Amino acid sequence: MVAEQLKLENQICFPVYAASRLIIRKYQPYLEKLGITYPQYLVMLVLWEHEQLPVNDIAQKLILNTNTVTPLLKRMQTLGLLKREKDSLDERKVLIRLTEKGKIMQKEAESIPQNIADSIHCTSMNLEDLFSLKKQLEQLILCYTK
Amino acid sequence: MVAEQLKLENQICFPVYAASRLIIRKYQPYLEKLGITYPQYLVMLVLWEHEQLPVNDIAQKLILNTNTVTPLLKRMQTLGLLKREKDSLDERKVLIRLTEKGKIMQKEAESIPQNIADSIHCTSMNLEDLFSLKKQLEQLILCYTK
DNA sequence: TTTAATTATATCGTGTGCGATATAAAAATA
DNA sequence: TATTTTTATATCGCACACGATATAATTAAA
Repeated sequence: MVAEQLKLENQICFPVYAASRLIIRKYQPYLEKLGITYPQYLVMLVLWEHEQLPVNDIAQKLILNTNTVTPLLKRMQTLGLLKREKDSLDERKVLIRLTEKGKIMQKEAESIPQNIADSIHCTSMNLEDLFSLKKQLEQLILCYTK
Repeated sequence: MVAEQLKLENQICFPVYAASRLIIRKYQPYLEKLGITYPQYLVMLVLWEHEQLPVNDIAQKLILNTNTVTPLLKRMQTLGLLKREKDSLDERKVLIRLTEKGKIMQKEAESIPQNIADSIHCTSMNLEDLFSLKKQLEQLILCYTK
């Protein structure tokens, strides 16, 4: 006999985990055209909003450890998307800023959010539901980060 | 100027991705005591419910590819948690079933869900909210898997 | 009944994600 | 000022995830 609380269908953790991977899969065809991965896309979103940021600030915004972000940024530098240079005011910090190629990519990415939204051909889930879901997840993240 | 739809805070994708990793982090101290990882825990949940399953059925239940599940199961076999044997009726299939050690672990895992639930010391999020969130995520998963 | 197509699993390569640890620079303290 | 502590980034090792591909067994079709 399986304890009720140990059934897969009764876990809150699994739907979050599965939904995360499924959403990333939805993004892939669009990101493939830009030649970047999903975490790289998140870094681009941050850098399109901020002219210049140290590694740690990017990691905090994405709730990632720096030992994940450092190699991620290095791969993006290899792709020619961004530059890394020491902060002259604090030599510990490495400042990240987009290259021209990185800035130009924003134009190509502008249509992605709408494309993703349109790709949900699901009568039982509309944009309002998505917004409410987003709000609830942000609550959960607040609980889990403090 | 950043297009509104490209701001990190306006993405539905990011909260799901971040919440998934944060939840997994919450599980880690408990799973560490059992000597398993989070994806391995999910496999255990499936096998505590099903005496015997082919690799593909486990992959489908967890919405994972078999090229993720095969090495995962091999590591779990090395840990002595499960056995792998060919299906005599269909030699393509590999049937997975728990060892005694794997079955015994269920007892130790029984308290985990309650511990996780208790660990949310967040006044703005109760169990009812979590249940509603789970239902909405399951809707999203339905949309994204069909 | 050969041959072709499908199915189930496995292998390989690349990119995360993170715990543990290292290193250098800055800040705090004795 | 010398020493200790903290902060910012990087390195290493391991376990996922998954696209692409390979292989063997089964099924479908010619």
